[in-house]
Amino acid sequence: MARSTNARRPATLASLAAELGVSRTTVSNAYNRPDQLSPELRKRVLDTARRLGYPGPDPVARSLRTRKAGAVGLLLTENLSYAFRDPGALGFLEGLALACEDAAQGLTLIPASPEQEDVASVHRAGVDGFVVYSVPEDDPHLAAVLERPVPVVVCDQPRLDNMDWVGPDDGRSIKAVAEHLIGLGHRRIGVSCMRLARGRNDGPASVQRQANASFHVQRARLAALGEAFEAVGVEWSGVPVVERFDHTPASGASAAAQLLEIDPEITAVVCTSDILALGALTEAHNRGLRVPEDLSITGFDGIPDAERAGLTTVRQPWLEKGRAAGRLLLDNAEPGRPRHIQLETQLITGATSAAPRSMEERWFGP
Amino acid sequence: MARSTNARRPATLASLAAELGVSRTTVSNAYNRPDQLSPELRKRVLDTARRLGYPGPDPVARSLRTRKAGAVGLLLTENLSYAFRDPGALGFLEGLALACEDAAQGLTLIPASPEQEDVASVHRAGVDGFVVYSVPEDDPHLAAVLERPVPVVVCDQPRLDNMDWVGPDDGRSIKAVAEHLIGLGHRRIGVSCMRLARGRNDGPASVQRQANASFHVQRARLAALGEAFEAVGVEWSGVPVVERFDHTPASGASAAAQLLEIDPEITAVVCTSDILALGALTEAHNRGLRVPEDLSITGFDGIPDAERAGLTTVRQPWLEKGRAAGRLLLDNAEPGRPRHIQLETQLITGATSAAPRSMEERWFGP
DNA sequence: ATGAAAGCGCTAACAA
DNA sequence: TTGTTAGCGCTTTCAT
Repeated sequence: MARSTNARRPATLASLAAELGVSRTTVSNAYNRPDQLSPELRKRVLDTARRLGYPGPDPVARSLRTRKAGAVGLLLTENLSYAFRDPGALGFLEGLALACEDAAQGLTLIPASPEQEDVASVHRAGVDGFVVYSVPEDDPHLAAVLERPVPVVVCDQPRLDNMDWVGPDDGRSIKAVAEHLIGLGHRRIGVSCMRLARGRNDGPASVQRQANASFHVQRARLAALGEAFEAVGVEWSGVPVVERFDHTPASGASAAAQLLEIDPEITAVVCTSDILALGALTEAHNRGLRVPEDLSITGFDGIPDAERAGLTTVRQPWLEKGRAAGRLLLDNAEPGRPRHIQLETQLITGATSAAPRSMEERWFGP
Repeated sequence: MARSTNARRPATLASLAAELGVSRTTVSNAYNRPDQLSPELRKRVLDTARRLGYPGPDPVARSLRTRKAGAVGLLLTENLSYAFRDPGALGFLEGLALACEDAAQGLTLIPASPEQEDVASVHRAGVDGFVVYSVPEDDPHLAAVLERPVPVVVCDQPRLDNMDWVGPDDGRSIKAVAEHLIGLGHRRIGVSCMRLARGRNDGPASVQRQANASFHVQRARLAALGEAFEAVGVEWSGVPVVERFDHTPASGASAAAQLLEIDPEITAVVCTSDILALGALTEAHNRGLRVPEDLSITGFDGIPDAERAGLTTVRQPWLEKGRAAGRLLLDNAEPGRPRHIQLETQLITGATSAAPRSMEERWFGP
C-alpha cells in the first residue's frame, strides 16, 4: 500500500473513551446518536478525537457489529474492463450506480475474470448483496455468489427460478425482428450470435450447440428466430448460424463474412447484438454490398452507435435495467417469493432492412 | 433487501467447530491453510460445512481480524453516473479496474454526489485505500477521505504535496496547443473552460476567478495559456474566458457562442476539454463558420470522438492514468515520501486548426 | 444522560 | 497436526 498521510490507526473508540474517562457507549453515541448525549459532552468527545487523531469508528468493525456493509457487489462474467467498453453494459452500470447512489450504498466491482477460476474474490467481498450481470449458467463465480447468505438479483442471465431477476423477454423481442424480415420477404438468412458457452468457438454453431448454450439470452434469441422462420416454412437446421466469442465489431465483420461464404445467397444477416451488426455493416460495405438493397442487416440492443447508424434493431432500456436491478436488491419490502421484472423493448425499424431483391436483380441490377 | 436463496446466516465457524468436535482454528485452517491439516479432516470439515449450510468465513469478520478489506475505494467529484458518460473518466476507470483486477482487489465506487454534503459514505466504506479522481480542493468528501487512516492516491487534482499523485503536466501540455496556435498566427482568441469552482457559474470568468479556481487542472491550463499568449504580447485580461459548469457538448456549444458574441473577431476558440471543443465545432457549423478556415478550434484530452472528428488536441493516456493510480495505491513498496507520476501527453495536430484569415478575407472571401 | 456487559465471527500466536 | 487463548473495534440492550 502506498504511504498514508496519517500513521497507522493510532486510536480506537476504547482508547478515546479511556482518555476521556467516559464509557465506550458515550463515544459511540457521539458519532452515531448525537441526540443521546449533551452537546457539550459531544463536543468534548469530538475535540479529543481530533486531538488524538481518532478517525471515527472503524467501518469494518462497525459492519461486523451491525451486519451491514453498506455496499452492493456487482458480478460480471467478463473482465472488469469489458464493462467500460460495452455500451450496453455501460448503460446498465450507470443505472445501477444511480440506484446505489439513491440508497447511499457503495458499488463494489468484483474482480472475476472468466479466465481465473479463483472464486475467493467473491467470498472475500464485504457486501450486503450481489447483482449478477449476464453470466453463464455454469459460471463458478456465480456458484460462489449463490453460496453467500445475502440477497442476489440476476440481470439477463442465467434464468434461475426462485431468484430475483431483471431483463427483457429476449424471445419475444427478437421475434419482432424476425417477423419484420419475414414480412419484407426474407426467407434465406444468416445469423451472427455471441458466444454460446464459456469455451471459445468462433465458427458455425450447430442446432444442438444452440440448444445447449449456457447463455440463456443467446439461446432464447436463437430459439425464437428458429420458431419464427420455421413458421413460414424455413427449415432452421439449414440456416447458417455463426458464433463469435469476442463481442466486438471485428467479430461481427468476420462472422458476416463467414455467413456470406457459407451461403452467398442470403438476403439478410440477423445479429443478436448491435455490436455484431455494426461489424456486419462494415463487412458489407467492404464487399461492395449495399445495405439494405443487397443485404439487410439487423441488430439487437439499441446502443447509441447503432441508432446513429440507422440500424434496424431492438431497443432495450439499459439504464432502467440497471436501476431496476439495484432497486430490487436494495428494497426490503416484499421479502416473499422471487420477483421478476420484465423490461419492455421496442423494435426500431431503421435503414438497414428492406425487401430482398431477387437473385437476378442482385447480379444484374434492377 | 431482496429475498435470498439461503436463509439468514445459519452457522458460524464456531458452531461448525462445535458440531465437528474440533477447534475453531482447525475449521479456519480448512479454509485458509489447507496444508495445515490432513486432507481427510479437511474434507470432513468442508462436507459438514456444506451439510450445515455454512457459507465459509464471514468476510467482514475476517476483514476486521486481518485488517484488510480487499477493496479500493474510488472517490469522484461527480455523480457516480457521470463516470460512465465521460469518455475520459471511463478510460481512467478502465485502467483502474485493470490494476485492481491484477491485484485481485475489489473496486468500490463511493456514492458522493457533489450536491449532498453527507460524508458518511466515505466513513462507512470498508476499503484499504482510496483513489481520488479529479475533485476540487475544498471538497468535503476529500477531507473525509484524508481523515481515514488509509493510503490515498490523487489523480489529476487537487495537488497536495505529501500525497501520492498521478497526472499530466497540464500547464506544459496546453502550452503546446498555445504555441501551435501562436505559430499559426493567432493573436485574438477566446477560451472555453470547465467549471472553476464548486458553485455554478455559466459565463465569463475574470482573471481573478481563474486564479482562484479550486480545480487545479483548469487553473493550471488557463495560467499556461495566459503565459504563452502574454509572451507574444497579448494581454491576457483582454482575452475572453468563458466557464461552463456542465461538462457536455451543449455547454461547449453555448460557450463558443458566448465567446463569439463577446468578441466576434476571435480567430480561435481554445477549449480546455475535447467535450467542450466538440460542442464548439457544432456551434461553428451552425453559424456557417468553416473550421479551420474561419475559426480554429482546439481541445484537450484526446478522447476517441475527438480524434475521430480530427480535432487538434492534446492526448493524455487515460488508461495508463487509471492503471498507474491503482498500482501506486496497491504497491507496498517504497513507503517513503510521496510519489508523483507525471504522465506524458502528446499534441495532436488535427484538421481544426489553421492560420487565421485576415478580417478582410473573413468578410469578403479570399 | 451515561455506563457495564456481552458479543458480532473470525484469525494468529503460541503451546501441546 | 491440532487446540488454547486473545483479541480485531465496535454497537447494543439493559441498567443506573
